[in-house]
Amino acid sequence: MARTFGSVGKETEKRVLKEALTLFAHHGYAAVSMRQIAGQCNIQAGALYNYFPTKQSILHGLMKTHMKDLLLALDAEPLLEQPKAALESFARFHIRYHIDKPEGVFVAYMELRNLEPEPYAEIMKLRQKYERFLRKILRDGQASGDFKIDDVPVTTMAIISMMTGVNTWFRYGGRLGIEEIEKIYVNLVLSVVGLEPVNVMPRLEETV
Amino acid sequence: MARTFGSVGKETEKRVLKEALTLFAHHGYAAVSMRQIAGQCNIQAGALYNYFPTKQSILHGLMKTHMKDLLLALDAEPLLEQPKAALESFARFHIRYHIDKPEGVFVAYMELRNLEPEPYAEIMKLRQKYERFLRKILRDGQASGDFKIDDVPVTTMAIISMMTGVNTWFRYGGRLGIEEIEKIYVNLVLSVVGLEPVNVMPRLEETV
DNA sequence: GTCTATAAGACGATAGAC
DNA sequence: GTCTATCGTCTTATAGAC
Repeated sequence: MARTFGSVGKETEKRVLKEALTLFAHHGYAAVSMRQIAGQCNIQAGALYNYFPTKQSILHGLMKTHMKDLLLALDAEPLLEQPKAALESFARFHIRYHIDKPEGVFVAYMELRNLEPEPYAEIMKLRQKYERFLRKILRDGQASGDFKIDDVPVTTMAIISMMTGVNTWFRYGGRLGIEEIEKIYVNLVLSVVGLEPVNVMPRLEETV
Repeated sequence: MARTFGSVGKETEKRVLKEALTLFAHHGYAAVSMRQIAGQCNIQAGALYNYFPTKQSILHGLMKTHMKDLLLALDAEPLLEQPKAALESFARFHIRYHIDKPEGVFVAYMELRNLEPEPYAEIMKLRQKYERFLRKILRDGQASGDFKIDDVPVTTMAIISMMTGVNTWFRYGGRLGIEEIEKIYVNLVLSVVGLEPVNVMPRLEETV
């Protein structure tokens, strides 16, 4: 074979994004150097610039991909009319997605302040689109009388904060599995809008 | 006067901590340089080392002060026996304190990963002490039958995440004042443990 | 597409004058 | 206690060989 088929470059680019995501999630964007990223990819720092013009563009790319993927996955979910069913479905989706992609979630939230103004505005728009989805569910449920909500915008942020917080403590192999956590959070979210839990949980051994 | 009375040094040290806190909260510890901190204090970078042996020690000092102050303020709150009253009081305290000290809260949470192992362990112990306080309230309320809770540890983290999230969106001069936000969050927290809101909120004009 | 080498400057931290 | 000056190292990004 005279030349390399199957672009090696695309493979490297994906590898760079993967390793950068892990490094940014663990140490923070500002604390990670281009040399470190290159080292994790087994290439030299200079080679990174074949794919990304600046370090900032790596961060921006990661955050944009994360938010776009999140919104695409949300779009792929079945759209439910009934407010309680819609809220339950959204809660399940959010918990599952956030447990599934902890590094992306972490970076997309923690590194907002390291984005330059234009990328920042773009990512914030995507975030707001996601928040609007929940806000609409809450507004519909409030209008239909299904939910008891004092203030829809605040409750929207509260629910998202509560659920996203799962990433700060969840680790695989702990006391609870994903299915159990999903159930617990769904009930927490339903409680927040004044609804009864969907089913009773088995009582588990706990320690303070 | 032959010599300076009233230690100028202590003033400078306080100023350094104040400016460093603001800078760390806005740009992140790793993205802020000693020269920047010194610049905000109108001194030269070398002078910082009269007060702090390393940059890391500034961060550690800020986080330790924040957590100690938080726990001291919590200790100063009246201790209520009745689970519902205790939970309501804790929720009010948390919201008020977190709205009051947004920079400290932000740094204490976001910069954990930039702490070296020993300071990290110390700060985590203080965090856990705070979390245990809420966990005890929830456990008491569950035991007495006042609260309906699936899982106390998860609910503890969920409530703290939900409430701390107020810092991501609250700005003075917005649609809601602190008193209103406090009320809304108290009701959210009570709902989470299966209790009725303490009183009905006035319906406010909102936008999607 | 990846390498080596390097430019141009910022970094944390220190030394010594005053 | 603060200054200026500096050490040694690290940084992002580029240039040019292969």
